Amino acid sequence: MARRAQGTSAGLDRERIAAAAVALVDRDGLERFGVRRLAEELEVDPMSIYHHIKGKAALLDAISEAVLAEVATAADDAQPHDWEEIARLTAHGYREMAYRHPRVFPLLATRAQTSPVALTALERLVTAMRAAGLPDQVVADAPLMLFGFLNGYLLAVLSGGSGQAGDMPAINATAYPTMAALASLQAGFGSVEEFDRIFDTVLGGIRDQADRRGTR
Amino acid sequence: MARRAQGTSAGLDRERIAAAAVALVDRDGLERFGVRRLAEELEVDPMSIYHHIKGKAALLDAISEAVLAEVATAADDAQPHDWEEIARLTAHGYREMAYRHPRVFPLLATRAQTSPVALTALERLVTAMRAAGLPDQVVADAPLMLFGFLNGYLLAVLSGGSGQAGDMPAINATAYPTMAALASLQAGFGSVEEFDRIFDTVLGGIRDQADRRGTR
DNA sequence: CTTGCCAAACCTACACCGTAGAACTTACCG
DNA sequence: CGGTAAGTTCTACGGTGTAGGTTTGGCAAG
Repeated sequence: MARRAQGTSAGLDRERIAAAAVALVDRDGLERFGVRRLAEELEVDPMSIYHHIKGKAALLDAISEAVLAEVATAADDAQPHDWEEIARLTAHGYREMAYRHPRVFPLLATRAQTSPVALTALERLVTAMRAAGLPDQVVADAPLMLFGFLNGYLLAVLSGGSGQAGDMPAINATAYPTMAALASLQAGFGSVEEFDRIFDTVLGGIRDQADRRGTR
Repeated sequence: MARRAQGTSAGLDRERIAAAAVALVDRDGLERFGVRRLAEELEVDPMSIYHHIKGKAALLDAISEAVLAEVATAADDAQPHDWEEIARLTAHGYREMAYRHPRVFPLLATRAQTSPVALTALERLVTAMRAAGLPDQVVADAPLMLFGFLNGYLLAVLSGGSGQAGDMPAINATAYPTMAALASLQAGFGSVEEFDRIFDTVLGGIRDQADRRGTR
């Protein structure tokens, strides 16, 4: 481990630290992540990191911020005004980020998201829904509903398998006959098709609720 | 800390350990939880715990198992056959457990649930849905959809506030005008009314999808 | 050119953590 | 009475986050 003399610059900054941290969590997982290991990766003394980020909690914040930024830039390509299309695009971007960083994702799902990038995405969606004439209460509930589902679903899908698609826990057929009978229909566990199917059902719930309440 | 002589029984068993662990996490949070602190609470040497539970990971498993068991016993009171009623009852029981143990809940949402108590609840729901004539694919998707939503939603609601209801993060009005305009409609953040409203919307999605696909 | 200051990096040290391994005491069974 | 298994404690090791102090180089003012 090549240590440099005190006082000489190591070129550290918040961005470089966050990028290395994301890579480290991707490789070794959240459990094994720590300040010392990150420092070793950066070829730097552990305490150097604390001059840019004030503690481990802030380090985890920086990690979630970094991966969230990825999905934002990916969703900026197209700018549709149809709210369902916005929702689907955002959801797909979010899902792809989750699959790119499966071991980072629990961090995102656990922490409240109040960063500008998250709020901007929500604002866009909510504005489009309102412009489409959806009832205000339905629009107001949408963020919690959609991202609640996305976080929970992705958490389940990512922690369930080895990363390889298509492996369910393999349930006991005699104890749970109905579940077993449906097993073949759950074959594509974690696939895009499954995601589209279920996310569409959630969107359908919003549509349905809007119809039931009238168009504002 | 009253230590007993070696060899004398401390009356430890998996159940008592799990109960104490749940209480400790409820009080101090997951971050501060550890084998040594739990041992102190039980007035026992840390290593004694390892004769009943093989490691910290297994300890966390025992914790989630214990809180999951609470919701099961609560849902056994009524036995309706209407699938929507089953879903609502289960969801409410699950929600109440989450509010009883807000600092334990992230453990449940993060770990894949393959325990018998979880599978039994799913089997009941899925059987009722099938009996009602819902299309198999919709039924097969329901567990992932419903518990995905429940986990994500509850995670968001529980980590968002101080535990007191009604406090949203307080967003910037000029940067996010639409969000700000809807703020008053998000007043009951974390309330039962909000939960019922959103969960109903999700159920509506399933109903809608079933109609669209025909009744099997 | 000198001086002083400060940001960035390092070093040391502390309290705490999970847990492997061995020693000890007791209860029970033959 | 001897043996064995279970439950508890003791000791120790390598790891962690981080508080506090020290060193160094670069830059701006005089």
